[in-house]
Amino acid sequence: MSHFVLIDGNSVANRAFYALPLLSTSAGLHTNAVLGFTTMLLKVLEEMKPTHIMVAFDAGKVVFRHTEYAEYKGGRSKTPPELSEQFPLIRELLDAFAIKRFELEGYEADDIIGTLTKEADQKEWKTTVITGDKDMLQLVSDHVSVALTRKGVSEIELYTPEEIQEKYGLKPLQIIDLKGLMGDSSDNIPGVPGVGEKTALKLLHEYGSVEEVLANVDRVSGKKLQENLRENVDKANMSKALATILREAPVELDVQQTEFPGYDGLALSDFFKKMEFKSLLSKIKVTQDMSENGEASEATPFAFEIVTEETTEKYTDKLTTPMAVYIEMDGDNYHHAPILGFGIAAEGTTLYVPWDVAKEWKALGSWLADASKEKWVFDGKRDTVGLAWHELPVAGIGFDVYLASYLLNATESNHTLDSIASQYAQVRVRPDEDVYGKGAKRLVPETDVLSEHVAHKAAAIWQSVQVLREQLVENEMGSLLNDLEAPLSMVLALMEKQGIKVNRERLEQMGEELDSKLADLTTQIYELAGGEPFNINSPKQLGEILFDRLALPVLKKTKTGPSTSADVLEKLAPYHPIIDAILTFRQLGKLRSTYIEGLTKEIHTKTSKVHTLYNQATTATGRLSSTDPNLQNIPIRMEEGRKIREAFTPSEDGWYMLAADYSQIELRILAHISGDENLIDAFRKGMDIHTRTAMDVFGVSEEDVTSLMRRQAKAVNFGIVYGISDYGLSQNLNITRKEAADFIERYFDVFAGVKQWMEEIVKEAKQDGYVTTLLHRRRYLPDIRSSNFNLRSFAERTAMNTPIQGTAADVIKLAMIRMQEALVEKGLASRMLLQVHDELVFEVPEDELEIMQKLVPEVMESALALNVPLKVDVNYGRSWYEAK
DNA sequence: GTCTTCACG
DNA sequence: ACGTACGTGAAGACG
Repeated sequence: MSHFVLIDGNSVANRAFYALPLLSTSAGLHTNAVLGFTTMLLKVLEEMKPTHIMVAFDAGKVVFRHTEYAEYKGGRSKTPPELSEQFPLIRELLDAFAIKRFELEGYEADDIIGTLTKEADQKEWKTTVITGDKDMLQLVSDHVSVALTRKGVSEIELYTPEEIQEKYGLKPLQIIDLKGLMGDSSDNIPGVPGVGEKTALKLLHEYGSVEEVLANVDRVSGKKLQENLRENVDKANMSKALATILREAPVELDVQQTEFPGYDGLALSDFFKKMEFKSLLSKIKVTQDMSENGEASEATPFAFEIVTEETTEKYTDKLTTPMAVYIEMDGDNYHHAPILGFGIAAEGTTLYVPWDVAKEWKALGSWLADASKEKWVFDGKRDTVGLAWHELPVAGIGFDVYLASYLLNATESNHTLDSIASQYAQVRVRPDEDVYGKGAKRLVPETDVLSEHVAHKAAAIWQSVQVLREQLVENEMGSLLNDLEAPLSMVLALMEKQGIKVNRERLEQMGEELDSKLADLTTQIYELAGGEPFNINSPKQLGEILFDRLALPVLKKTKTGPSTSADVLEKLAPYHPIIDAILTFRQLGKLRSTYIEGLTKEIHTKTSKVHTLYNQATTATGRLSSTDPNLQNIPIRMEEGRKIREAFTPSEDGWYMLAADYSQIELRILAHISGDENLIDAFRKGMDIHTRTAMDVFGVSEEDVTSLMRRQAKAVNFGIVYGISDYGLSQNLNITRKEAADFIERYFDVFAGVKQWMEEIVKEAKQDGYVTTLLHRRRYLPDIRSSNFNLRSFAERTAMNTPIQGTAADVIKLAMIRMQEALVEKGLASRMLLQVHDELVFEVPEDELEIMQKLVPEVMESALALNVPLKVDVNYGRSWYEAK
């Protein structure tokens, strides 16, 4: 059966360009759009198995649309040179694939595709159009589907007439009417003012088309809407015309010419080599083997050797420098996971050492501990802690591909070795899930499978380092890795292995008190609800009680029903006494399940400590996160919850807990990077920043700042750090949007430097596609130029927030490295235990209290010199609770 | 697995 | 007109 695939070349290239980091070859040629395009093509060929395929491109000025509307596409920003230069490469790519490409002077890709799909439709061919442009949905028919690219180009969403009906309630051709009414800012199609997607859909569901809407304008509800429609009849008609894809372009391509017999693996591999797509090279070999017409290349078995108890001596000389080493463990939590074996690789050597052999091999132990023997690793913290539980020290970690991969793309969450290998190495690593199985079926495989898997991992590390190093240097993040993240990972390893003591009895006692309170509340809630028991923890069942039986008003909805979140319930409290009981029940229930039961489960039976895992490669901003247990969200705001901290105590008798936190670090960083004179002045004078903000925004003297004014000023300051919007502020303060907008305007009048910086950082993000912190940490913002308002707005707020939050993360990370150095240098017994974003927690012997109270703030405040002082508050006590 | 809620900075 | 504050992780419900 035939399958005709048509690709909108410009649209796909654009999406690929903005979705991927700006990669380039060693010669400096940018390749991210080419790579994205290639990935998409390979995926399409594999999944759709087209018999005919072609790619259409825009060419020249769009003649026929321009004549009708001079502004057409006027609002579209110019194609950046980094993308333009990739179009010739994409053409080369298509030639290498032997895929027909087509362009027609004066026409857009849309029109070429529109014309060809019409032809295919008449022939009743199964046809698929691939594009990122929603307009193309108008081409959908019984034979033609449109696949929209998602998440850049890595995923596609297939639309048939049924799916369009389901999503919009429209026939495919009505997509044109939709655009005619709502317009499209990215193509500068005006539409009717005041009509967005919601209104347009409502009108079309009622009247069916732009023409019918206009003919029945008297019956349309809403005076303003009627007026807008009457005054913009021409605009509506013209917009519809602009949105209509031409289906009779003078295309001289016969569909038969697009027949696709399969690609030429040789031509393609040459091209991939030129582009330095190392990972793709191995992929096409496999495909080639499977296709009948490709020249089957002999699959060379991957060569590695298994070291046995008897042969260790023979391999001792192979332990050189540098080498890649990977430690395979059975499970994710390396505080408990049994070690299965080592993979070790360098040029010409790949070894697998089973754990039973490794732990007895003295030379291997010395090699691991020898700082002069450089090791390249994947997640050195994991290796260090995992081996520390077996009293095996590790030193000389020279490169960590996990951290490097994270820095190169912090928003990508999948920094597994298989994905790193596919991007940066030639050898392929199977996903762990494939090797072990998942869920209940998880099983450690036989030695031959396991050893090959681990050997591949070590080889992948070995092969990835050079490319990763080059890309880091190119993105100016070499020092960020070598001087910050890598040393930090070793500090974190110490903290995780050290652990923090938790008093189980104290928690159990609190748990019993909670149990009895919760039992009382449960009875009380059932009675208030009419006597019938129900599951209070189920938002669904609770919603039925509140909104059906008690007929309370629905203030907010979620996707699945009325919202019962705390902010909604607080507003409902005056209506019914059950609400307060539910809020208390939720609060105490959370304490019991997450902080009493959850935390107790994580206490190590031998040490009475909890050993968290700090994830150093998770967040988009550069912060750490903490899991198993999460020690970065232990309650503090409410007194009942705060008591949990009484259970966190020193691990040695007579010692103290000491906590040190940065005061207003994010606003101080904002003062520094924005250079706002007013904000700088406030911090240099050591003022309370929220009071100062209230004084400036409300125009009153310090004595006249009321607590309400200070509270509102504080919310504005938070909003500023988050990338302010009037809507967000209004939600937070429970005020109208107009009032929130006034606050913001007044804030920007007084802090004009902040306003200017915010505008500039967004502009910079639009230009570069990313933002950076003071230490060059980078975050890509693929949506920053999206035509979708929501996506774009979100990216803009992120552009404002990330340099602030990310620089704060840089600062405390630097402080942690310096702090650990200071502890060692001064021979102190005190230990750093926790990091909570702007706070460090230590356990301190009594005779070091004095020096630590001085040393900790000194080190933290001098971590990075800004043009405002950094300020640190220190407290200590017999538990974390008392260190306040 | 996904959704909702809620704990923290 | 659009419809959110920025960044996380854990637990429970539900399909």
